[in-house]
Amino acid sequence: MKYYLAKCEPEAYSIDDLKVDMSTQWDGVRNYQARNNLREMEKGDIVLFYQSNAEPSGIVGSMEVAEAKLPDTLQFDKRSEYYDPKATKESPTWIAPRLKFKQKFKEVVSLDELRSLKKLASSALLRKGNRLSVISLTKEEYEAIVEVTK
DNA sequence: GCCAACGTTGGC
DNA sequence: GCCAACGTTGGC
Repeated sequence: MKYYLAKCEPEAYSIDDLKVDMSTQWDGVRNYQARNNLREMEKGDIVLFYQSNAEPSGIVGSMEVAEAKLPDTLQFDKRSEYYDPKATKESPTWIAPRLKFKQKFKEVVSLDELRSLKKLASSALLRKGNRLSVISLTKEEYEAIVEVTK
């Protein structure tokens, strides 16, 4: 069992949207480091939902990997802004696992709170720049975050 | 392979 | 809306 964190702007897709849909394919990621994390995900792994450009920005809930290693179909769609002419169906460049809603936290774990967690100090989430949209977390990091929501 | 120019992300 | 930090692109 592994732990991850995935970012999204609530304007594009929020945890409330996910709660209605119950599950979604996490597509549209076009960064190789983030893609590598998406590709590693296995069914049953936990993914925290981080809302960026939000009031406040922070972790709003959790998800579970329902189907791992699915191709991101947008890479084959010529009309999509995520179309990738180099991608082939035999060996898709971009991966989009299906994530299902697990839980919405009662309160947002804000970026300020995350910064105050010593266990998170070395996480990519808090590193300067903070632009990676899919981050893997250690068990300790995950548990430190979940502890705040209790 | 270097690096400048450019585009994007994300906090504020 | 601003801007710093980063990733990507393309000329050489």
